[in-house]
Amino acid sequence: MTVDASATAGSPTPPALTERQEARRQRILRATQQLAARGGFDAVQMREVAELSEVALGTLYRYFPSKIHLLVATMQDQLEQLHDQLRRKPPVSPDPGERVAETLMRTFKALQREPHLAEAMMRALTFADRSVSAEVDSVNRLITDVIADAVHTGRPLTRSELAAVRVVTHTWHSTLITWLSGRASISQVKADIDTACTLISQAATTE
Amino acid sequence: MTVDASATAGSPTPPALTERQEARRQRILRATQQLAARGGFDAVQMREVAELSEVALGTLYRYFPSKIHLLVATMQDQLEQLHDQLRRKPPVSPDPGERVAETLMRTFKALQREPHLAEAMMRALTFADRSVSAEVDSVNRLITDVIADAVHTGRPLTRSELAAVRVVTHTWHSTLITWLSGRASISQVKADIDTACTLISQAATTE
DNA sequence: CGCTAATCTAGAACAAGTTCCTACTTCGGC
DNA sequence: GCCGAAGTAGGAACTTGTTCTAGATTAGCG
Repeated sequence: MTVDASATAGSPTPPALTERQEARRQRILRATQQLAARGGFDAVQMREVAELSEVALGTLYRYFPSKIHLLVATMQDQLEQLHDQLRRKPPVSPDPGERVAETLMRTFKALQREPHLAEAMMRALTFADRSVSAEVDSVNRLITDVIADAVHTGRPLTRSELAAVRVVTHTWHSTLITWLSGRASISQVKADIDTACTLISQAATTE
Repeated sequence: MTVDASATAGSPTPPALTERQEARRQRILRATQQLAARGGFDAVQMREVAELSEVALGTLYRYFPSKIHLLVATMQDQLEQLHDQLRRKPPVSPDPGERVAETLMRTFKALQREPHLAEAMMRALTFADRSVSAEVDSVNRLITDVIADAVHTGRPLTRSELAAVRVVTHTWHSTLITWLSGRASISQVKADIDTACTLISQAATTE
């Protein structure tokens, strides 16, 4: 179900890092999460990330060519963890649309635990320009995979299911942004997700 | 149908500008549109906006407290014009959902004529933080009004119609961003809008 | 082991958003 | 027409993302 991002055009598997390099990368990502969790997007300052992860500023930029790249990579990281957790405890509802809604609400609850981190990652994601499209696409694929797992009909998704999933992800992103910038309540977010998810139930039964 | 933004909590009608001040404001907005239309978000540089609109940098910041505020205000401006145009030529389909889809596609075509301007405004809109929430809300209200006009059932919208409209606006924002950052085609945008709009047809007939 | 290319560090330098300061104008009320 | 308050011009200064440079360190290889 999961798509291998490295198998896509562009970078046919990045050239394998040495141990110390992988360690640096992890230190950077950890520092980023830490700073983001404390103060959100603005608190992730490149100089501070560099200092906290004990890496020179230039090195930081070698690993992540911009602040946006850095935060989008952080999101990839988080999403992979999330996907693993969800695989261990899949949603239980009998209806596909409800399973998706359940999955997304569970994800939402996880985000609520670190709202600043969520804000930082989502701001980066929506602010990203063309130079980050590969990475943003990869994030979108991860989210789509999470949702597709929740639909879990045991067969490849139909055309109308795919269309419904697209609208659900759009709604998810946008309603999340709205919540993060304080313009919608948690129950509003839930309502929006539920509304969008009816499309999935519908596509699954109509098929 | 249109909500008066100035009648909302927060700023009970801004203190009325003198003629020269209104002229300055217009010069600023025009300069912003011009620069944005040429090179998008990055090309809107505060120093250049100030110079082009023949206003001191400090004055620019007095009128619009940040680049984001400036671009969101530009969007308000554009949306008002758009709404006027749409009122003159309302959509013609018999089905409410289709009328909404038609309206949004017409709007989309308008945006395509100035993709850089669209990019600048949308980036600002989604990047906006809490300090801009009043203005962003006002933009959302304008879009909701445009859609509500298209539903145009002759009576206030039902609860389920409102829910559907919310999902449609979410889809609209998000798919637009995806298109603007080159991760979706025009036909993809159209498909997403159509999918979301089925929710409206449904809500209108189910009611 | 010794060499070479790639990588890393430290820090200066640059770009654009934002803030601040001082002197000059304009505005509204008397 | 005059005065104090508010607004504006012009420009320096500060902040943070990004780039660049020069000199160490490291990795891979013969």
